[in-house]
Amino acid sequence: MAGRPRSFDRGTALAAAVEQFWRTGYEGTSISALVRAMGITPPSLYAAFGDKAQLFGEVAEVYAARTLEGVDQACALPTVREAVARMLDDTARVHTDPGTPLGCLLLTEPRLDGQRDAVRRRLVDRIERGIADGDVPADVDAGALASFLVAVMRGMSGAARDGASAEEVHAVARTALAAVPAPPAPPAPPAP
Amino acid sequence: MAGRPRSFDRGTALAAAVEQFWRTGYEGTSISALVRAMGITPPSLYAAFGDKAQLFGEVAEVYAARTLEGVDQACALPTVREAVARMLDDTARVHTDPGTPLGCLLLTEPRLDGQRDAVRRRLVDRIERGIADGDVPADVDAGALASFLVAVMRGMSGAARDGASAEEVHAVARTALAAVPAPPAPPAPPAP
DNA sequence: CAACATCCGTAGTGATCGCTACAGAAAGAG
DNA sequence: CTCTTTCTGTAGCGATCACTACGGATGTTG
Repeated sequence: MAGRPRSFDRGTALAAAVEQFWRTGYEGTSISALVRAMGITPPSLYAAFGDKAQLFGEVAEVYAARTLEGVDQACALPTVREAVARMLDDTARVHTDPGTPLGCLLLTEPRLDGQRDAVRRRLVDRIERGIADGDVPADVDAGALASFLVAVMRGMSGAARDGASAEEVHAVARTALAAVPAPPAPPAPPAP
Repeated sequence: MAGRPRSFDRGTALAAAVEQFWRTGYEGTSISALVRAMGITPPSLYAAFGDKAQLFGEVAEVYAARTLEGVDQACALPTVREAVARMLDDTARVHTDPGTPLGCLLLTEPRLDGQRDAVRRRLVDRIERGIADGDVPADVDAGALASFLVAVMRGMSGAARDGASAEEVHAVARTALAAVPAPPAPPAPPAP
């Protein structure tokens, strides 16, 4: 029933494919570049992963899981402002990490608009919770703020790919935070 | 000394090339797609424009001139806040104009980072003038604010290409405006 | 008019694209 | 061991890539 086992580690090869697609995007990545990066031959790639589109689907799944985990960790912080600050800071750091390709696959790849919307939905939910919690003014448009944050992060990805330094990208993050409304005054604190 | 004149209008063909590159980017645009859009044959294209890269250079020149004209018009407004508001509003409108390709060629094409820096420099200059004029607080980091604005506009381009409505993209623009610091209090106005 | 310069379309260059037919190698099942 | 099953690499499929050689068409110039 069983035949010859595959001679490479599927997970390792997939990780190499993630890196390659991350660096050069879907259209910019050729099968020959993939097999070189993955250390396998074309028939092995097609046997193990289907075709280029299916392989990219698995790559996107891995990448999105990693990204959404970071988003969720940030969203777990007690206030929207803290969550957004953490998320923007993470974004700036990851996008300029010299150990990985610059920028973000999820934010830049045209065909991953569904994954981008998943991020946006999480942000909308978190902001609405912030409104309910009282740490965000009730007149804030959660959808607009979430779209804005996705736009800024996408812009940070582009800046990183243009060669902006980590400090420049962090400066964008800090500036964007000013667009997150300050919490409405809670019970007046004692004067200093 | 003169031979057969060319049978097509160079400017019209260039405009068609602008639209094609705008829609599908440099790498995503093939010569066959270009000649189809321009209504000419490959030898005519190569005779009139050199090669693909040179044609794209002319396309970028045309596109950047148009874009920078809009930027300069916005920058001519009396305050940084008005200039930024105008620029973001223009951006939202142009990026979602159903009469042209979605998004922005200048902001999305990887090889146009030089043109993006030209936009950024104009923004830095305008913000520094705003600081000198007193309509922007002196502690504002002009470079960071300019990078932020470029990032937001790039994000708006991506959102438009993802299919966001004109209203959604405009909402991003309005939200981003909140990151532009309010002018420092001028001579105290009479109480209402 | 003839001579010349330039452009036109056809047709095809070698290279690379995504993908696969094929035959041999390497494992478990009997 | 043999048989079966699956993976392996080589080698090559048709399509498309950017680009061009070539010969005929179409102008201006003398």
